[in-house]
Amino acid sequence: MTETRWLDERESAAWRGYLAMYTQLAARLHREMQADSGLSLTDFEVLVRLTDQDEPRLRVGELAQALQWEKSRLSHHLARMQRRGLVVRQECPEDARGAFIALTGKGRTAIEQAAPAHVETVRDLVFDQLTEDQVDALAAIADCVLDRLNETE
Amino acid sequence: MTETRWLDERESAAWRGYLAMYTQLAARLHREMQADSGLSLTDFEVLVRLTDQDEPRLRVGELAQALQWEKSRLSHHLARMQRRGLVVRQECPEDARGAFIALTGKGRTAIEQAAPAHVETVRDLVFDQLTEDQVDALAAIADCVLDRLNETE
DNA sequence: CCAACATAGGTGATGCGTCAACTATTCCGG
DNA sequence: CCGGAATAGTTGACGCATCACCTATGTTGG
Repeated sequence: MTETRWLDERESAAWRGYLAMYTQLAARLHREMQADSGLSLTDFEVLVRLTDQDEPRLRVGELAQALQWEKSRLSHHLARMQRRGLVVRQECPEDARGAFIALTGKGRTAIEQAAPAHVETVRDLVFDQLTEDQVDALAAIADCVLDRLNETE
Repeated sequence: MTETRWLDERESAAWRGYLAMYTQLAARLHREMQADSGLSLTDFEVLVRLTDQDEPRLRVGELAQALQWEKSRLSHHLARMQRRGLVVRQECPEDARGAFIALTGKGRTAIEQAAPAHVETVRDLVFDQLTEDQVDALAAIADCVLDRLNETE
């Protein structure tokens, strides 16, 4: 057991800032989306994936992979979204174990209405506050950290 | 309703990177802490606040404020932590409505054991991957965004 | 062809976060 | 000193995330 390399003043300031930023930013984005379209951020994510496709219909597994979600989490979430009429499950002829998930009209309307407001909020809270250099720095930082995350599983 | 100012390529890359980073980083930090000390990140936060004090005993309200948590969330969480023997509730003589929260020996041991490993993980995943300039940039970015968050409530 | 295994996906239990409502106490104006 | 408002904290219901397990179907080697 070697000595713990504690964070120095600078690192610790950056870390506290990062934690505070992401906590508050996530909470705010969630609140705003909930307020003006009744969707949660996770509903939104799911709907985005379904909309991104040419076919508005995806296998559950593909959706899980695209979202990087556990299949069980997705399954539960889809059940709730289906209950609210945002998506429907459809049988899959080629593989009877599988299922397709399709957007409903209501789901499509919901995301088309939510997206502009969401982007506007992100722009207002984040990108309008940052210089171009900072935007690039943020992307670079994310890349470094993500590389390390993948490197170590 | 004016035109939506969508994100350009650069912004959108930064945003995707940020989202991926924080999602994966949070998940990883959580998993590691859970694995090597049985604490969740939120348990850890609570214990840190209790340890930071001179007196290892805080009013629930003070704790809520320090953590920036809703009192109800904190109340639920403390109930679970108490059940696991990490903290105890104590009566408050000066104000019979109130309660003190104190660290137990088990709670103290838990955080003392968890902290070094946690810092080591943060260092490995984040600070060892970044240059000094990037660390400062991250802090600056967080400040800008946090300022805007506070400005707009 | 069939037994063993893999794969797609769902289920139930439990912990967590939020909201609204509630209880018990304290404070404060008259 | 008393009645109403404010405050401290808890509770219950519900949506969400995770874990372990389950079912049904498909695949494959013998």
